[in-house]
Order: sequence, then C-alpha cells, then structure tokens
Amino acid sequence: MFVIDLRSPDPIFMQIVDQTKRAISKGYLVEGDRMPSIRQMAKDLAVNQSTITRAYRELENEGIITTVAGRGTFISLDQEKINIKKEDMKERLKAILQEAIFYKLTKEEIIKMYEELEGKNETKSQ
Amino acid sequence: MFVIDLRSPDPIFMQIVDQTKRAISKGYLVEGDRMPSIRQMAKDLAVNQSTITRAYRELENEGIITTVAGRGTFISLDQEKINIKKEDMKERLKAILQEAIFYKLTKEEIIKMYEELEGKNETKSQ
Amino acid sequence: MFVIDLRSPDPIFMQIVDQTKRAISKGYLVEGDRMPSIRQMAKDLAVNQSTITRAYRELENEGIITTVAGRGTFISLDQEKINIKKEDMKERLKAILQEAIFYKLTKEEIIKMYEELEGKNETKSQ
Amino acid sequence: MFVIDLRSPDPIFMQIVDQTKRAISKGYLVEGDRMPSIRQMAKDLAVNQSTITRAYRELENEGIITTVAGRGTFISLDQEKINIKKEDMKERLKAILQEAIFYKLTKEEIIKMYEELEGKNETKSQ
DNA sequence: GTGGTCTAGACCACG
DNA sequence: GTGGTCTAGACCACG
Repeated sequence: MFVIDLRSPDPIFMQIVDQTKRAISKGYLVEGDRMPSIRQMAKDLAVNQSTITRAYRELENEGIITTVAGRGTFISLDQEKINIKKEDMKERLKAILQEAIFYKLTKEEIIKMYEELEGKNETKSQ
Repeated sequence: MFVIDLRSPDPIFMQIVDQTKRAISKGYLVEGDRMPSIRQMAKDLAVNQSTITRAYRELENEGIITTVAGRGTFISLDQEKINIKKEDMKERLKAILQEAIFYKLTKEEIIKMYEELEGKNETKSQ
Repeated sequence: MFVIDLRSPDPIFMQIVDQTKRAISKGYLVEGDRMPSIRQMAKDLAVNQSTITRAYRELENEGIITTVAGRGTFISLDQEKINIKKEDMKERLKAILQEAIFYKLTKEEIIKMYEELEGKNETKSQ
Repeated sequence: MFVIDLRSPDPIFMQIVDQTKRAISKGYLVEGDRMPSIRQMAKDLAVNQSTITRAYRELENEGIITTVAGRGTFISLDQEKINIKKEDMKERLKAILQEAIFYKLTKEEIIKMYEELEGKNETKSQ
C-alpha cells in the first residue's frame, strides 16, 4: 500500500504522510482502521524506524491518526486540526497557482488535472 | 517591489525568484527590463549579496533573466528552459491538488483562487 | 579521480564540472553512480565546501547529476537539459574553430586532436 | 566592419580582438592595413575609449598589430607571438573537444562546422 | 553523515 | 559600479 521513492526530493516521512492522506481520499483507509505498527512499516519499506516515528508524529499532529499506547495506531480524523492544516494547504496552493499563472497554465488544464486525480480516487465515492 | 519574509519557510533566494515571476505575470517587469543590481537589492532587502546572487543564478537557470558581467541583469525569457520548469511546476501542482482533494477543496474554490490571483495581475492586460 | 589546478584561469567549480563530464565520457562514472559527498570532495581537493556545492549545483542544472538532500549525489542524465547545454557548447565550439582557422590549424590536425581525446576515453567502449 | 553585442557574455574588448582576427582570416584586413584610430572606433561602436585601448593592447600582445606613436595602428603579423597564442588556442580547443565528445558530437559534425566557417572566409583564398 | 541556506568579507575582471 | 569566485564558518533538516 505504501511505496517510497528514495530518489524523490520529498523526505521519506512526508511521502508516508501524503500517501496516508491519499489512501483516505481513495477510501482505502477509513476512520477506525488500524495502521501498521511502526516496526512493521519500517521493515516493509526498508527504512529507519525513526523515519516512521516521524511520519506518525506528523500524522497525529495533523489530526489524522491517534496512537493508543500498547494498542496501536488508528485512523481518527480530528476535524479541528484538519481545518488548521487545510488553511496551510490553501496557502501553498495559492503560491503554486501564482506560479501556474506565470507559466500560462489555464484554468481548464488545472481542472482537468484535478478531475484526473479525483478519478483515480473514485473508489471512495462508491 | 520585492519584499522578503524572514520567518517564511521558503528560502529567501526562492522568495525573490517567485516575486520576480509574479512581477512578470503582472506586467511590472517585461522583456529587456533591467533588474536591480545585486548589491542594490542586497542593500534594499538587508540580506547578503550571495543570497541575491543565488536568486539571480536560479532565475538565469530557469530561463527568466540573463546576466552580463559588468553590465547588469536583464529580463530575458528563454522559452525552452521555461518549458522544462513548467513541467516541474505541473508535478508540484499535481501533488498539492492531491492534497486539496483530501481536504475536500472543491474545483469551484480552486477556480476562485485562480481568478483572484489572476485578477491581481490585471494591470498587465490593460 | 578529480584534480584541480589552482593556477588555471578556469574557476575551480568549473574544473570539477568538466572532469565529471570527462569521467562519464570515459565510462568511469555511469548512471546511478554515487558522487563523493560534498564534504568529502572538499576535503580531498582542499577547497571550500561551497565551491563543491556550486559545482554540484551546476552539474544538476546541466542535467548530469541529481542530488537528494540527506542522501547524496548521483549520476543521472537528463537528456532534455543536456541538449540545451549541447547547443551552448556548439556555439563555443564555433567561436574557437573560427579562431583555429585564423591560426591556420587544419581539419586534419583537429581530427587528430579529437581522436586522441577519444582514444583516452577508450575504456568505455570495451 | 566591427559589430559588438552588448548582451554577449564575451567582454567587448575580446569581441573586437576576435573580429579583427576574423577579418584577417577573410582577407578583409591584410598586413600593413591601417586600423581605425582608438578614438574613431570608440565613437563608431559607442563604447568607452579605454575598452578599445584594451583591445588594441591585446592585439599588440598577440602579435597582430603594431602601434606607431603619432602615425597610427597597423596590421603587422609577428609570427613568433602568434605561435605562442596558437598553442594557447589549441589548449582551449582541446578542452572544448573533450566536451564535444561528452555531448556525442561526431567528427563529421565538427568538420562540417569548420568547413562552413571556412566557407564564409572564402574571399581570402581568391 | 548527508545536503541546504545564509552571513561576512575578500579579491578579481570589465568598463 | 557591475557581476564572478572563493573562503571560513554557522545553523538547519533528514535519517
């Protein structure tokens, strides 16, 4: 389910965060689902355990998971925290839309990109 | 014309790059215009000369300016280089649109953001 | 593998760039190979780290390496970027051939030089 | 006869040197011909007098002109000095041929470039 | 240990 | 006054 790209400029922990969000968008992961243990995921992805710890800490801060000591880590969406991060994302989106305008990318092209990404996420709407 | 935010997570040199692109989008800077000298901008923004040098070098690499040693730095758009960076930007845009979908930001909201940013750039089309 | 000449009119960072290209021509470095770390090369060549950083950034801009923060720097050829630089090189070659004609250097002499340089690179074709 | 490009990365004085050599290759200028006065050329090209002075000093060092005080500046080829510079040029040619090999420019392409440049110089062989 | 950013300051070439 | 190169050194993020 998770695939990391070591050559990517994005830090590994952030790739895990983003893929978790994507899995939720797609409906692959839903509220209450159990995440793999840190140890397990570190083994599966062949990365350092502290990297997974960092990713889970970030997901917890962003209000996407909660960790119950001795029980494990679960998808649990905290709408308040999520809304804070949503504002964050909007700022970053604005910055890149500004760039998109410089590069003369049209509204239509952006919409098409959005719909294609959404299409890939279709499973969630069924 | 250029304003930097030291508290921003974006590196200073990149803020200058982005603001230069924005100034071009807005029509404030056009092909052939002279950029402030490195020393002048360093003084105005109260940052180190090498930081401005880094920004100008990046702008040159991206095909937006050319610099002539001893004479100054000028807006000069190299479409081939710009197209390479456009592809880069599209990748980054895709990643953030993916995130936007997670945060349930609608197409309409994105279009509105685009148009507002474009609106700010209206001066160029008059 | 890398040797710099402090008395050369060519900047140090450019000597590193040229020697990297030469190592690739020779087959000493191939796609995917890891470059020495910035700190290591700085130590080996007894030059400042920022000089190596500058060289690596140039190589990245020219589409010859990619650098992954925290992981290292790797040979990775980006043909599109390389082609842009190839055009650049052809312009510089034309300028010097023009000079060569002034100095009455013959086609035969130039071919001989080419073949000798190519010969030094023979290892790659075996 | 002389045209300078202010946007060129090549220093102006060097453009004048190179164009003088080219004019000789072409047969436009021959031994004994009088060069324009420094003052005149500065006026014609709309550049600083000291820039022309620098160009003429370089041409004199390279054994291509001699200045006779109060008389003017004349084409006068000093073969010994020219041969020294020829070695210099050969070194620079080697460096760029090395690069050409990296960019997979073939012998045939180089010869073609040489012949085209020579063709433009045809007047000299008549 | 890896690369990224930035400062402060020096010296050079061109015009 | 313009940009180009380089050093010495600091602090940061990722793993």
